[in-house]
Amino acid sequence: MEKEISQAVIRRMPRYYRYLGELLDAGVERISSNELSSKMHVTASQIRQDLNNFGGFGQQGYGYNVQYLYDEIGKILGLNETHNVIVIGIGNLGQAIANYVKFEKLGFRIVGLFDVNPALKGKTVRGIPICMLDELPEFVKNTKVDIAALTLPKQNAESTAQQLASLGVHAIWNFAHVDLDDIDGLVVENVHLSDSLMQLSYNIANHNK
Amino acid sequence: MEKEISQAVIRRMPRYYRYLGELLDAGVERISSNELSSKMHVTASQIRQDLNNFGGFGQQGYGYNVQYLYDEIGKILGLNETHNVIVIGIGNLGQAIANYVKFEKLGFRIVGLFDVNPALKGKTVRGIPICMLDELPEFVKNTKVDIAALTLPKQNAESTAQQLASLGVHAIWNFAHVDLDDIDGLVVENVHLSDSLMQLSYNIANHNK
DNA sequence: TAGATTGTTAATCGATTAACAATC
DNA sequence: TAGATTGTTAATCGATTAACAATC
Repeated sequence: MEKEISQAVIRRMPRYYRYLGELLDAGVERISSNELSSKMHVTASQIRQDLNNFGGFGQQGYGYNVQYLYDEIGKILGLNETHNVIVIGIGNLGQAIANYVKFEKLGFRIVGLFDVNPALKGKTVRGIPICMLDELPEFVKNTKVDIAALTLPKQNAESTAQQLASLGVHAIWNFAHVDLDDIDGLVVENVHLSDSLMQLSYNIANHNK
Repeated sequence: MEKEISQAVIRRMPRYYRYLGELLDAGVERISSNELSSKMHVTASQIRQDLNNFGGFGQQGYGYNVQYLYDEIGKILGLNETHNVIVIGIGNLGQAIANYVKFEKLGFRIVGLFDVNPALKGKTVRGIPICMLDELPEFVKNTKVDIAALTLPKQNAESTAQQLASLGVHAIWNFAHVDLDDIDGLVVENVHLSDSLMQLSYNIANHNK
């Protein structure tokens, strides 16, 4: 057990990754924490603190090599390995995720789609066939599954999460409007779209106060 | 300008709202900060502090009336007013949002859909016709628009946000993978799905450390 | 009234920012 | 070497938790 790094830090890493990717595309070779700071609207101090949680990626008097830092952050985020993803609940949101090519570029590969609606059986999304949920145990036996995206009604979310845990799928990307935090050894990332919309609503109402 | 309330607090309000809604459904009339605390896995102290940013909603020796607190948080979040929403970019994610009935229940009404792809012209989602983006100025003139959901490629996100600002639409629910924070008087809520997926990836890799 | 639980002040903890010595 | 900029320690700030008097 190494020193635990706070989720506040982790949440900022993908953002660094994105800005560094843009710098790479723009052909920028090196950057100082100060330059990056003014681009990203965070303090240079925070950038250096954040990065030094993971190691010294820069060089005094020079700054950071963009390509190197980009690659290192990618490794920190686990993007050097491919993640096999299944989507459970093939409604509109499930289909959107299955279709989102950007995830593939980051190494998240959709390997299976599941639903309970027999009408969907045999249909495909981006060439991937939709299976019935009762085929899940068999599927997991044959295919390595790293992440399950849950885009299903909240009523079924918890029991499905439990089942996934028992089948050995330990990471859940949860879009159901329920918190799945306190289950077993699951790693859960909740995306509550309506929460985010309500936060926006608050900020609209209080914008000029 | 009243005392500014931190976004950390605001982010928790929708979660309180959700738990109170569930209690209401379950027919629970009153609850103490302590009971709510154990349900939600936050400290009772934090609950009371959070709520008291907005006023005293409880009663000593009694706790909180569930219905009353639920309604008050709804008002705080601006849910007592209907918000008209347009969706710009009717790909998979745009369609998913247009179809998401839950938002309607919270008072977010989809009033218009826009895209640049002529092939979509005249098609409908949930009865709402898809318009071409160049019809946007005219549309906004005739219809009150409170929020624009941007589900379009990041290349077009910033210019579209600028245009929306100039047309008087000041709130953006941004799904494009780019930060739209520093534009004019815009209120922006960013939803970066791939950031969230990368955070999950990190937590998978570091789960057992 | 006695008991319960809030609203609020004070204490603690953690995260952010500032400063600067190390070093390329 | 001199200048630049990191890595890291110290100071500050803000958010969370604890404590308790107020009060229903």
